[in-house]
Amino acid sequence: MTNKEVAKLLREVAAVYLLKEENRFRTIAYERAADTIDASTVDVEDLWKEGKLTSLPGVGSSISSYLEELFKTGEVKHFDSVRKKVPEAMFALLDIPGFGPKRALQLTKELHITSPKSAIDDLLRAAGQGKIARLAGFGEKSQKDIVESIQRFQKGQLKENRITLPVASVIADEVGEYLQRHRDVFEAIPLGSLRRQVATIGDIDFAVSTKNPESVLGWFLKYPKKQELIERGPTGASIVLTNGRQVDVRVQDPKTFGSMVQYFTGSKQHNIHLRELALKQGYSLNEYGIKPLTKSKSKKGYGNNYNKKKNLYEFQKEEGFYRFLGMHWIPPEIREDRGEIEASLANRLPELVKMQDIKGDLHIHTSYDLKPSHDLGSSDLKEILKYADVRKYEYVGISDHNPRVSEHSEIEILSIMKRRKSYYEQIYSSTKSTRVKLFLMLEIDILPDGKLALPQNSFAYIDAAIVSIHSVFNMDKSRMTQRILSGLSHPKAKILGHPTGRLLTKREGYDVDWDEIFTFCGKHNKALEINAYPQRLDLPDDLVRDAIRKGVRLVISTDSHDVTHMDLMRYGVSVARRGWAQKGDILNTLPYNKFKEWLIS
DNA sequence: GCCGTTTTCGGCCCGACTGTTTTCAGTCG
Repeated sequence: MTNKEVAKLLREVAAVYLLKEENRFRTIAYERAADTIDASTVDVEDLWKEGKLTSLPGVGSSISSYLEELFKTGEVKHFDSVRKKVPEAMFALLDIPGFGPKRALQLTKELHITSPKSAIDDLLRAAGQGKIARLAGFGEKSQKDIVESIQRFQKGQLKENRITLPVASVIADEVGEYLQRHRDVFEAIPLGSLRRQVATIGDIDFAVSTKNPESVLGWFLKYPKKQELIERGPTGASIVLTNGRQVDVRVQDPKTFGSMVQYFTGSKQHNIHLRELALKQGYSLNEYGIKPLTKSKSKKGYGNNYNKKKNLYEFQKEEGFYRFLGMHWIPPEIREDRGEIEASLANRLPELVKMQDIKGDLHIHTSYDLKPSHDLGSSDLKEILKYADVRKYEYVGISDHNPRVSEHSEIEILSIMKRRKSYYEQIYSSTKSTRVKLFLMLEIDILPDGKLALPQNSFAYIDAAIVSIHSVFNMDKSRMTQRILSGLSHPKAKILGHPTGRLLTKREGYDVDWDEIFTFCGKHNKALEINAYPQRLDLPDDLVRDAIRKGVRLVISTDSHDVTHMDLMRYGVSVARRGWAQKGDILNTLPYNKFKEWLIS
């Protein structure tokens, strides 16, 4: 059962509780648990198997025992009986944006919609006959809105409604550039999941600092790639682009910009926790600033300005906002309510790894044709060295795929590997201008039986190897784990490439016992890769954090198949930062000699 | 139903927008 399915089930239970006016905090609790599970990149069913369900924030003894029943038997008796209290067709409508439990229930009841399968079509038909507009609480406008909302939803479903971080970043850069062209815009920065650098992004949110919101919003609505307007108010607007992406813009005066940036960066759970904390200190938080619950408070020297009329402390920058609450500024990447607030209060925030710390890229495919098992790159070594030089790297690792084993004899592979080595050595020595050092590596398939797809005598021609899974992804957990451990056991296998094998928005990762992998890597000095390739971003951030906690070290690489891909490094760094990685956790922050010592040992 | 640097009981985040309303309910982020 996928996380999405589990989350949906919990949301349905929450919806019924809401309708039946149960304790409203119980409803909130179910919604919160659903949110956490939805956002978790670890499979919740796996967490259950490991007995760690309650480690998820919002999942306590009660929900975890229901989930246990769910995973064991495929159903939860209590949930079933709760769901039966309302017409089943209602749940089909909850997926549509703009539909909450109350409207969904009212519509299914009053329009006599009974089949979950045809519920959405039935609703569309009723709208076409003008039946919705006649219901209490509805009108012509809401009937029209419902039809449009359903159409957008159906279109979005076909398309896949989240995109990868790198894709979203490109769109956001364009929008940001456009917004900046307006002369009243002081600052325009992406917020929300984009600012937190989450691996997949839904909507793209922007904050704009300006003293002329009216004009700036007008400019935004004239964005050339706008397809339709969703809404517009005095403080913001939302549009859909021609590529189907929704972009939300919020405008605010520079003097309260810091609070807004903080507020809309989120995450939701981070902000909720922050507001609870503030309440205990006697303050209420909102996107305009910090409001004392009593009028007598007076606090100065936090980069704030006290607005007497509104009884509100205003902040130009986020730093002051956090400092006011007795905290250090928290990097957006870790604002997920996973302990960062406590760490900040205790002055124990990690010093997260930075782009400038990276000294080399170890996973680069070249155009040299060694009859590889998978795709070739499109750039040659000279281009790569030149680009690495521009990036001020000290070293690069060339990691082509291994030669195809099915089509070559061991002797042929040996000669291919020999030729490759001398070819690269010749190119490298003829590139006198470069300071960049070279590692001759290879990305080797771990075959289903755990063997590496390179004959033993060929290993003499490489410095070290990245080993990866590229076939037969559906093995059961223990066999897959053994397969990986067996591949990693070779003395020259130093790095596990794209460890989970996930392809964002396309394919889940394979089933692996991470504890076992982490323990092995820690003991034998192997590294896990954070692969920065847009569809991978693999190891995922939460596993990065688990790995680090277990003392495992990591390498951030781009898996470049073209010299321009080397620019993707920053996304790998983002993943590492989201996993609380510090410089010392990432091996390719080491200078050349130290790194070489680890790689060739 | 969850949770804990005041708590194992007694609390539990905040505002904007929309449509249908004459003062609010529902939904969203």
